[in-house]
Parts: sequence; C-alpha cells; structure tokens
Amino acid sequence: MNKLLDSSLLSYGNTSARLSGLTGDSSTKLASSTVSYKQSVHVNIPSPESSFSSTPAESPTLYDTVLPTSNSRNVSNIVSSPPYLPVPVEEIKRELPDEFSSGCTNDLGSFYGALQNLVKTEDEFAGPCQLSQEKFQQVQSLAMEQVSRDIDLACQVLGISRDPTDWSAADVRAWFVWTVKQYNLPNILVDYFAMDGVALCSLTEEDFQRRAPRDGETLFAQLDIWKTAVNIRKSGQNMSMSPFRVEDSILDINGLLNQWSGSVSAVSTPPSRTNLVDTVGNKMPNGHISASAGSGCGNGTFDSSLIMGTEGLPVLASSKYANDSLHSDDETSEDSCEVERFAGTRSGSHSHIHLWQFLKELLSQPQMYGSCIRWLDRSKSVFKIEDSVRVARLWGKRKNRPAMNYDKLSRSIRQYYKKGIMKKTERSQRLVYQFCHPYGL
DNA sequence: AAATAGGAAGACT
DNA sequence: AGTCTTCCTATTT
Repeated sequence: MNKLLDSSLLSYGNTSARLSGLTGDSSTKLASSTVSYKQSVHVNIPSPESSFSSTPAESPTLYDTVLPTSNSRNVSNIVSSPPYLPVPVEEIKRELPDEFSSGCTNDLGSFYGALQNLVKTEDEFAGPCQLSQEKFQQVQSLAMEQVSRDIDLACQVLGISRDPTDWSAADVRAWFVWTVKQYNLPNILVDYFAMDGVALCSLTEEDFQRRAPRDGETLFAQLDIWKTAVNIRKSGQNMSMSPFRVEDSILDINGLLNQWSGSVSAVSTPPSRTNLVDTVGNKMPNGHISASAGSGCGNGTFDSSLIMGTEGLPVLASSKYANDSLHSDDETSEDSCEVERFAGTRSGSHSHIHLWQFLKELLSQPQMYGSCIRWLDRSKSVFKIEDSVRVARLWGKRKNRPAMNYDKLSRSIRQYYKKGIMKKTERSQRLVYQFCHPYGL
C-alpha cells in the first residue's frame, strides 16, 4: 500500500503553515488560505516507508516507485490513493538543500523530515531554520507542481474546470465524490454541499465543519488547495509547467477508471458527466450521490465513460462547465448574459436545483446578494428576503421562468412547510423564513 | 399595497 | 411521482 505524504509531512494545521505560503508570493494568497489546516493535506509524494528501490542509473520517478509498470500494475493501489506522477526522485533529492539531510538516517527520511520542518517554519522564515529563500522556493515549487499535476489529473478524469468557481452543482458533486474516494472520508453527506462552485467557495471552514463534523476540515483544505492552485496559475507563476496531459502519463487511466467505477461495461456507455453510478453500477437519479456512511461511501463511483472517447481513449470531457455559476448574476450582467446563460447553459440537470438550495446559494454569497436576502440568525437558519422582487427574478432566471414573481416563489416556499424543509419563525415576520434542520446547514 | 395562506390544476423532469 | 408553476380567493399586516 502506498503511503501518502500525510499529516506527518504537510500537516498544515499544527504547523500553521499555509498552502499559499508555498507560492512564496503573498500576492497570490487567497483570503481563505489564511485558515490553518488542522488536518492532513495530501501531496502525492511517497512517504519514507514506501518501498523505494530506486536505481540511480534509471532515474526512477516517484510514480515508478509505487506503480508496477505495464499492464500488470495493481490498479487497486492506484485508486486507493491519489495517482503518482513522474517527478524524478533524484531530481527532488538533488534540489534539496543540504540542511535537509542533517540528523536523518537516510536520504528520504531527511527529505521528509526537512520538508516537514520547512513547512513548520515557513512563517518564521528568517528564524532559526535559516533556509535560503531560493532553497525554500525550490521545494515549494516541487510541492506545488505535484499538487498541480494532481489537480490536472482530477480535472481530466472528472471533466471539470480547474477553477472551483466555474463548477456547476454537478461538478461540485463530482469533485466531492472524487475527494471522498481519494481520501477515504466516509462521513460526508454530499447533499449538504448541493451548490455550485461559487457557493462552495464562499463557505467558511466552519460551514464545512457544520456540514461534515469529522471530515469537513479535510475537505475544506482540499478545496483551498484547488483554489490556491488556480490562483497561482492565473497569476502566471506556475513554474513553467505545462498542464498535465493524460496521454503523457504512464498512469493507466482506463484501469483507474474501471476500478473507480467498478464497472467495465460502463466504458461503452455514451459519455455523460452526470450519469453517476452507485457502487453496484446502478445509475442514480439526477446524478444523486451520497458518500455517507453505509451507502457505499468509500466506493463512490463514476461512470467511467465520462472521459472516454469513442475509441476508449481518455479525452477531455467537454468544456460545458464554462458557465453555471451565480457569480455574474448581479444586476449588470443579468441582462447582458441572460440569453446565453439561461436559454442555453442552464438546461439539463442544472435546472433541477430546488428552490431551497437556490436560496441557500444566494445566502451563501452575502457580498453578492446580501442586499436581497440575508441570514437573520445563521445558527437557527433564519433568513429574511429583503428584496422579494429581485430574489424572484433571480429564481426565474435560474429556472428559465421569465414570469416568475414573488407570489409564485412564496407559494413554493409555503409548500415547504408541509414537507418540513422550511417553517415560519415563532413570531411571524414578513419575508422571514426558517430552514428546518438539516436543510439550513 | 404588499404579504400570507392554501386549494386546485397543470407543466416539467 | 415529486417539484414546482400558475392562477385563484380570502385574509392579514
């Protein structure tokens, strides 16, 4: 079993190190990156315990060290942990500063120990460690490159954008299933994260923890890595690394996906990103997936056709993720983009969003929609619609119902009373509603 | 006047 | 079948 670079290496939380710090440029730091991760953040570099048998002459890669070559490779190992990518071990060792080897019993041990130490002391860079900025940047560059490759692979497998803010609700689900699978997080209820990427990115760490008390931190940390990675790439400082291409990898993507899906037959089905399958290969309605314990959490699966071309070769799974976010739903862009966004890209599964989910999306973006809907008491899931006309208009746009108004919207809300999704507050106030547990989480 | 409440029927998936 | 959407009348704020 491969060992991931786990909390023992990049345990960001206990060390107060930040992923964004790895960029070495504070200008690229995301606001959310200031959170100290208390849980492990995986970077795909094998631990010292992994069976390195590198022969210097062959300049093996990290990938090589954990994956048998040829068709006989053990796919289950690939699936049970994030795939390893070809970063030459010797290169990493060569680029490590000398300080990294002191006090360790073997080279790899020194690498991990030193890198951990480096991460620990990043915030006190000029402190006792006294690593040169150049050396530090070498290591952070390697780490970020590995992270970036992981993200590229996941994007290609899932057919989603690198940028989480581009994700539709279906993309968010896909990312969740992938992450849950990769990091074996059995206690995640995906339905608690039924939102698009913009809404997801606006969630705080506390929001994650509320939705997933056990693994929320890890998920939040993972999302933050993605956000940071895309920020780095956008800022153009991504270490002259070309995007990872599946065809360049020696990773057996087909095998990976077959294992991932648990259904070889799915390869022959038409490509469909939303055709999620459960652990026995049954498609679930509306792409519904659940990673909760007892429902096949550890085996969250996808239709492996999602990235298969007609010849069984992995291909990029469409660019349809182009626009399903709410972030441009402000007053100015509503008009300019209306036809394209709501007549076109909103079709299909994305129109399945429920009103209560939509309202939560708006509520999760107070900077954008705080003037029309806001929480009155977040802990009790009490919110107020401040601008009923605008909220109704936004809802109508999302559902492609131009005639939507607050009268109709409120009728839908009132249906929720019977369903136990919403309720009126104790002291009835106009335009004030309350989510029933757990819908307000 | 605007919001609330809920019945009824139809659309849509 | 479930979730709205649409239309409606009556009531409350």
